[in-house]
Amino acid sequence: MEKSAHITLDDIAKKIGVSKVTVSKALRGHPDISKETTKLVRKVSEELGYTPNYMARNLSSKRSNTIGVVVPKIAHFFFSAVIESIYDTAFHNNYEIILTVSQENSEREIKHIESLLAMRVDGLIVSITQQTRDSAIFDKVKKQGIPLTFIDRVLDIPGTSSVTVDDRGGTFQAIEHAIKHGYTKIAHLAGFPEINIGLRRYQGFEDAMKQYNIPINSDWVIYGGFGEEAGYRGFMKLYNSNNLPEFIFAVTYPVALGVYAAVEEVGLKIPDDIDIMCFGNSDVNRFISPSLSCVNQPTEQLGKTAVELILDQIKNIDTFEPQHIEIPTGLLLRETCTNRGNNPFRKIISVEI
Amino acid sequence: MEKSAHITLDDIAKKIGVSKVTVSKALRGHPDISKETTKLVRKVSEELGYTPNYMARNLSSKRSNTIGVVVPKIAHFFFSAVIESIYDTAFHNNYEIILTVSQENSEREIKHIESLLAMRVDGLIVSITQQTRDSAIFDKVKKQGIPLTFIDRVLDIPGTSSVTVDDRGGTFQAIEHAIKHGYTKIAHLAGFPEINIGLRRYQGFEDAMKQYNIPINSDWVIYGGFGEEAGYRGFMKLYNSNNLPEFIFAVTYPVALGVYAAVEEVGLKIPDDIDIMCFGNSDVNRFISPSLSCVNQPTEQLGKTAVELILDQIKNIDTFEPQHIEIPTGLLLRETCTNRGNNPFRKIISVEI
DNA sequence: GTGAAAGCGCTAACAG
DNA sequence: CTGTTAGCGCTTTCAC
Repeated sequence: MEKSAHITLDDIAKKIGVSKVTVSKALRGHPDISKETTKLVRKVSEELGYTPNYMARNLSSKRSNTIGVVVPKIAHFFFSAVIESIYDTAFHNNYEIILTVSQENSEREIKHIESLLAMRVDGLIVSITQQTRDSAIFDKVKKQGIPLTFIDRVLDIPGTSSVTVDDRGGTFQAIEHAIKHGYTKIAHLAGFPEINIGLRRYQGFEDAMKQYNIPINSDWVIYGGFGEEAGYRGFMKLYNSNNLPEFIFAVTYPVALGVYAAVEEVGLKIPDDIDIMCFGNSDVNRFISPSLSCVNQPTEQLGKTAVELILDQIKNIDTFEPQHIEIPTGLLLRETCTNRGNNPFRKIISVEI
Repeated sequence: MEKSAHITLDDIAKKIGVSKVTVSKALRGHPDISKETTKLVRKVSEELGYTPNYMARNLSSKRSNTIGVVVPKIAHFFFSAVIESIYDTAFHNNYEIILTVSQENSEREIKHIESLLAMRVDGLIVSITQQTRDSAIFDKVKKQGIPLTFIDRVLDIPGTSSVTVDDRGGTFQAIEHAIKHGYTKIAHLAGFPEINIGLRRYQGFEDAMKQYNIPINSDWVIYGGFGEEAGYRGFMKLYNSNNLPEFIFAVTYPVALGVYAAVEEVGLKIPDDIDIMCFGNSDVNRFISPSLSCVNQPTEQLGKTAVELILDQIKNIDTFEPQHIEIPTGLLLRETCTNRGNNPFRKIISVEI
């Protein structure tokens, strides 16, 4: 008797005196098997502490009931919220998720996708790294016939689906709001134009400025990244030029936080001396002072849609047509870029530990 | 020719004219096989776009090279940071992680663990939900001989390991710091005493008060939860009692944020009217105003240690002795509970999008 | 209703 | 160095 001898179908079968096929069918509720037998099988397998072996099951059935997910980061409000939604949706559909994290490293991304393929996931959801340029690995995925849906960070590969946020429209809304708030001297800390979100958010900015006939001051469009540092340096550049705009639109919330730090450092005040909004919400936005108005990304919908899309494709592998879904955004107005001293939006919402 | 016919060892073997065993060995770099054959095999399998089938591999080798992880939440600074560290460490050790999220729901937790067992993970790392009381599922894990390590949220089960933060010592440090800062009227918003972190942090508070001979005012020890709401209500209770303490120690950072909101609402100022620290860092802490001093949890070390522990046990399954490792904490001093107006700790640190 | 046979793709032992 | 033989535990025909 081995220490950790796993119970198998055969063990149960022998104990009852039927064949393992019967047990297998009974456990899966196959209509072939009589109610009584099924009941007995269930009871005995419970007693024996039977745990099915998915490896074996998947090997013979050629399906894994599993979706592979690749994201660049996890310790970030946007991604962790999306991932939570992915897990939730998968759970309700009786699918397993295998999550991998590329750490913004494209080599790692490739390795993870390779692993996921080797695990024979039924479908793949991926949000690419900032450095991903080569699409060879995704061609491999396609060649193996594994459904692929991109989420937020997208590569344009025929035959794949995508779920994105309406970056352009969302940014347009924000800039429009600022303009209607009375601002015309508007700066944009814009990330990098090579990254799709950077480009699209810039386009939204441009759209709005054009529509309202406000000339874009090229000194006020500053590239440099998506992190706090970029925000800090971006603001300092504006400050040192002695030609400060009235309003800054930050491409991400970390960029906005960098601006907050810089503004405080030089002794100015938000929103009196310089006002600001950004793309993307986080729990920080609500609690910094003044609380930060932003374009809200519907993270829950993003994750849910991606999973539903991939499940649809898995289940209708032959007829499925790739889709590109763009989720609309909304504005989340708080203390910046509003006239509210005491902001009604700044409510207490429960956050678990 | 099927659409997505996966390439198998046999396909490669036939193409070259060797047996599939040779191919299998060559691919795994087995010393049996000659350099030339290995090279050839590698080349051909590359050409054919071979992807190994882990299901089959694991089934026959009885190992999965996979660690299962169960956490209660993911969209939370502490957990997402720990998870990132778990992934990182596993990656460097050539192990896969299968992450599941229980959403603080113990039924879901059980289902996930069952799935992970069925996937035949080589080991399990779990952080239990707030409602987990029943240990039956963990007994099952033990019975199947799967190494189990708890992380942060622990159940006391013989034969399992744990990695925790020194909640008690960390809290002691914080309270001691407050006392040395001159405070004697000290309150504690303490979560729930039934949850291990709640209890241990309270004990640390008690330790410090006793050591410095400061009587504990029972009106100033307030239970109610670990979220923002609890902080909000807790402060309001203190405020309405007309006997405000000088300092509050919050059991988590969301609790502290709730206090911030409440303090602002009643028109008081932190740290002048009431000072505060909390257990646990987050990116919020640094950016709220005033920035929030806290007990720092070494998330990276936590994750790393847990993985190393479980790998140790996997590799030395017969000789391994369960360990209980407590990671020491440190104080992260910022603007609250210090004399710094302009806080040197409040630096710009890069945060990716 | 039930079961025998075959095989999923791979690896482990052993033989040559 | 290479290959043969035997499964891993399960599901899928297809016959009874």
